[in-house]
Amino acid sequence: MTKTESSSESHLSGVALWRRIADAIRLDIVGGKRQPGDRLPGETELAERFSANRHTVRRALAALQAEGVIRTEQGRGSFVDQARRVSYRIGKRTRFSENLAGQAATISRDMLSSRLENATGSVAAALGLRAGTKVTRLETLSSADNRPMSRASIWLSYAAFPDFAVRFAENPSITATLASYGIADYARASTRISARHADADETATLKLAPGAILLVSEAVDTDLGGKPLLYALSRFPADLMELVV
Amino acid sequence: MTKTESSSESHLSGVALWRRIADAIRLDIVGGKRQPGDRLPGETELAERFSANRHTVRRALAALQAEGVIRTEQGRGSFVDQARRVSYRIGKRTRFSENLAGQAATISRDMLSSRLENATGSVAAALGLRAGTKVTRLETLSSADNRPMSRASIWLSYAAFPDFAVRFAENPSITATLASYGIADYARASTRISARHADADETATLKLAPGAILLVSEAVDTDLGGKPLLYALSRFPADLMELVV
DNA sequence: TTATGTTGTCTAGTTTATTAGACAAGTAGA
DNA sequence: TCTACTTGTCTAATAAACTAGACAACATAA
Repeated sequence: MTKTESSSESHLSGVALWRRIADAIRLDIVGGKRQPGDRLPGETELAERFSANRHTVRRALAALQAEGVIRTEQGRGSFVDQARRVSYRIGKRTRFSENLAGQAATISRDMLSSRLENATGSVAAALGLRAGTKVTRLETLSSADNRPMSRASIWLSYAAFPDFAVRFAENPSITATLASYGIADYARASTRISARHADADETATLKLAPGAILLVSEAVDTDLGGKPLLYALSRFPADLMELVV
Repeated sequence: MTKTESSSESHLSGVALWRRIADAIRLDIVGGKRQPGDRLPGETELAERFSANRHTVRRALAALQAEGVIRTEQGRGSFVDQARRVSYRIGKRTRFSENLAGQAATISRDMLSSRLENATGSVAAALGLRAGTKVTRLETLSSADNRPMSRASIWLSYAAFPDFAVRFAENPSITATLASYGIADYARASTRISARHADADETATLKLAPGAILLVSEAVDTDLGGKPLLYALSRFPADLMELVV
């Protein structure tokens, strides 16, 4: 009756055992319990610890190696090859590039695409516009040290900021682009944070292991008078980043 | 060569197709795109939309029904059976019970266990204590309308708050218990937010579908002078809750 | 060199996941 | 009632995940 007891969990979870093992090991590394250069326990010991076969453990280790989290050497063992999570600070003044300064050598934010669309429910509500109003939508990808760190969708009123996409292409940051419209300063009004699995598109652009978890931030930035300027939906790989309030 | 193209994704992901489908449907519901009472598309149409077999879709729907997210009726279809996500507000004054008031009828925080232990690295650092100092550790489970909503571990200095666990059992909340020590008010100093899969223990106590995603909050509360009072590691089901900064 | 412990690579068998098709059983409207 | 559409339940076949065991290849230190 209980012949296949150990595998009954995976039957209910829908998440393969090798992936749960990889997640557990990555969590230790990215959470700081294991330092870069540390040697992991041997495959046989890991197999015992997770009540799994050595082949299953090997598959988990192979996935972690493909992600660049560890490095495996024949005859020696597996070694931690990545530092701990990067912190992204959220506050009144939240600026992407200032935020990661000091945690990475090079920081960039590239525009993947832009288009004009009609504001729908959540976008219109966030920007305080009537549904159907024209808004500019930007799709951006931010990287630190050439590692994709954030995939964001940004909406702004087209009437208030005509040709924002064009100007953004000529400016180094959102802050600088807003300044070109006479917005000297702006503040974060609200941030809503949730988490979910990455979809196929996000997996590709953020160069994630398929099935990875994202932290999702929905933010509204306003001018100093409280008038909404932009609405941003940002997605951060939960393995690489944590949000600090 | 590309005979099994559609299944090659699941090979890389380690997350079963039926679970990815269930996650996608749940995301629509919990994100507000589908309202309670709405009818989902038929199984055949969902199967086409996700490029999967109807049996695979049925398994996803069965999982969602087991979670209480939808309800399926023979001959009629599947219907949304749960409201959208609950918001948990994080700010200077973050109090669990005040936070969810208005979003649920009954709110409770139960103590699962308590013990005395020696402060280790992260706990000692957060509380500003030397490693090895005695601290009280509480394990709590919070519920709204009898649905588990948060699993938290809380650490306090034993010297500053002797027998905290005993007093907490006699008081309705952390706030009230701290008041009994003469702490009239306290504030949230920092919050770090990350996300990961639930482990076996968390899956059981929070009554989650195995493989569910958690929002993890690490917070330090201080008195009004900035002296650390407690360190809390809270886990929220990402399907049910979002954090609002 | 030798012994020991490590990772790499095979073969083989079982269980689970996914697909495919057919038909039963329930619902709702013409 | 009849028809069309829905979910429920079977059987069957293939692909992927997991387990089990054996042995090769490499690293390290005695």
